[in-house]
Amino acid sequence: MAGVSHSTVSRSLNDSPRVKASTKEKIRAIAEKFDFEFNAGARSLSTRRTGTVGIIHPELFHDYSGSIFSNSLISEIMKRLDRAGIDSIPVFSENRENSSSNIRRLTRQQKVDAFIVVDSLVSVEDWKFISKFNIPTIQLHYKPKYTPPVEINYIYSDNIIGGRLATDYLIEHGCKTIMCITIKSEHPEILDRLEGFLLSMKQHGLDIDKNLIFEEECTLFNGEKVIREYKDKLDKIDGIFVHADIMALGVIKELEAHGYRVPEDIRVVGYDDIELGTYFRPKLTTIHQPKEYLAEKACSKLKEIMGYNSDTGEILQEIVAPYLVERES
Amino acid sequence: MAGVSHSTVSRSLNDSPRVKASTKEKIRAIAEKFDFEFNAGARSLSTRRTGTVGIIHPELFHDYSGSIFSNSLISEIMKRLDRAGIDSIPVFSENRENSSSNIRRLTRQQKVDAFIVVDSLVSVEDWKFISKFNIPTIQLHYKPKYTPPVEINYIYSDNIIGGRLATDYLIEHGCKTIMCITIKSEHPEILDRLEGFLLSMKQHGLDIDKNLIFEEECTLFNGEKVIREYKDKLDKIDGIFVHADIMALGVIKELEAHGYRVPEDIRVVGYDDIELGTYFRPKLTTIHQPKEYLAEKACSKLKEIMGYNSDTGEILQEIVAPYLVERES
DNA sequence: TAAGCATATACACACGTGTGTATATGCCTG
DNA sequence: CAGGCATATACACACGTGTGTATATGCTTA
Repeated sequence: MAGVSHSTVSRSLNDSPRVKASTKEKIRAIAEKFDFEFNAGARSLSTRRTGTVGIIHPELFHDYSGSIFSNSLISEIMKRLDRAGIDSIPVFSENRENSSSNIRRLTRQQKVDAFIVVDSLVSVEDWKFISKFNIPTIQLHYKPKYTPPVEINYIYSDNIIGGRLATDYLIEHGCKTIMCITIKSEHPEILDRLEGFLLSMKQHGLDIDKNLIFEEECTLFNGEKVIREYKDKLDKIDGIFVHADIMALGVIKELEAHGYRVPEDIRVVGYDDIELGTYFRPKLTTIHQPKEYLAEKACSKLKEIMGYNSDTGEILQEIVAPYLVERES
Repeated sequence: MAGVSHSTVSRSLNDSPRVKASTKEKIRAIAEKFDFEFNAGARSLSTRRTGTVGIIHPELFHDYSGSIFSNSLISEIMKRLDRAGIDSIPVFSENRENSSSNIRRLTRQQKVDAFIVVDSLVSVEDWKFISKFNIPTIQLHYKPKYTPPVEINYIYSDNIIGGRLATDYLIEHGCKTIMCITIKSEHPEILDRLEGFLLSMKQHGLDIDKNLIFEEECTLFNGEKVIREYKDKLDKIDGIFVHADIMALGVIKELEAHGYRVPEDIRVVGYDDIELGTYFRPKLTTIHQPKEYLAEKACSKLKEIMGYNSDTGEILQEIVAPYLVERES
């Protein structure tokens, strides 16, 4: 239609200096008028680039479970990618043993340029697979349990520090006998929160009572359950560190149902700083993880990798510190 | 490596009858050993198929707002697609006026085989755009506000019926003066819920007091807010129909804070049947929308369209009825 | 005025796959 | 034993884009 060869069209729309400005303009106008854009498949065949990234998460968008925080983090990421014109394909990694998993399929089919891994339990086999195909990867939010065979980009927040901050806060506000409700999970960051708790207790010279450490699947209901089952001995404790806000809400609810005031009788600190925690009274005191920062860093590194930003060539390896948000609990 | 031409490889892995069984087997073994799979870009170039679907939603995965239900619905969809080996690309449709939106980009680039639209506010221009490029579409969960220029597949639940069911229930349980808290939103299904409310009231011969109809953005906090601002007149009412569970939770919380018992003094019915509603006491009575059914129907139609199932050729046009779940509120 | 040079565009090949057509192989039958 | 037929595989082109190389055009300068 413009009376030029397809290569000139290609160069025009890709803004090559080898095409005269007036020609470019003419071609662009025609392309816009007819809603022409390069075919993604053909382009990826020729350039080895897809403009698509896979986002690996064990259990995507399950509402009201322990994955609330990682979901909102993924949401942040997707929004940013969406705005940058990068497409994201969510990949469920529940099915660990399956060697024909979608992680591997996407890799083999070369359907994504990179992976963002929001999952700490990717197997060594899967890591090897991904690295064999040279797909760049950013480990986000979680610390990997199984060490990848090659150096990868990562950014996550330090859960040991988080555990310490929460416990330090309780102790500094006069708590002497602290219950700890942790999460039944293989994810190592949960163990880190517990480790932070133990470290802080030791450092302050407090005894650790194993009977005060509970482990439950992460739901609001299980927060209630722990308190209900412990209700006859609640007088003994004066602080609770709950490893997830959603459980902490259940804990507070049940404490109040048994006549205990929060924070006057028993102080409660949660973890994650989910939005819901600010809707209830007392507002939840909790550990905040810098969601926007994590998302922003991961996305800008990703853009580098995918050729949208200029590549600094530096590998991203950062562990960020969470901080405590003091509210009312 | 197998000593055959690439066309024989193609036919073998695509299970064509034109290749000898033993040859197929040999080629498959080699492919598996070397983790070979066809390049997605090349394949889509040749077949005009991508194996990818775009999922359009105005505000993806925003936690604890009014989109909880649609998020969990999308989650259901993605899980099913993931298991079928179909990749999904979430597309945010917040930016309505932007003609260079990602909806259009994906369409122009021919990067998806179909769209699932979980959004009632897609513009006529965007509909025209999608249909111009012949991208099959399934409208899901929401009723479109702007009529698409061509017949499309749809499945959603009837919000007028839902509104009636909720109101009928309140009236049949003795409520005479019913407050209605609706959602500030352009989405037509919200108006439908209100219409159902009005219809039921009229049918039972009850007066409609405009001062008892409140409209708020859908957050838990705003549920509390309405009650707090109305607290001096709460004696007048005996039932509340809240158009979203998350607000209803705030409503109940605040009612109890002012000394009203639910359901003895004031009955409350919500909408959506979110998981969180079962964690609080009294457990929320609410309108259930058949999430799994919607997801399953949409996915199986999608598979037909994309050539995974045999195509019945029938257009999917179904409006399903929600039902009331009686719990404790 | 013709040679030299810079600039703008066309040509041709490559990317990896699917598929219609042609060819090679092997078997059966008259 | 040759011809015919069925079966198995190779060949070649198309899909749409990017890019190195060749060519055409226009301008400058000796």
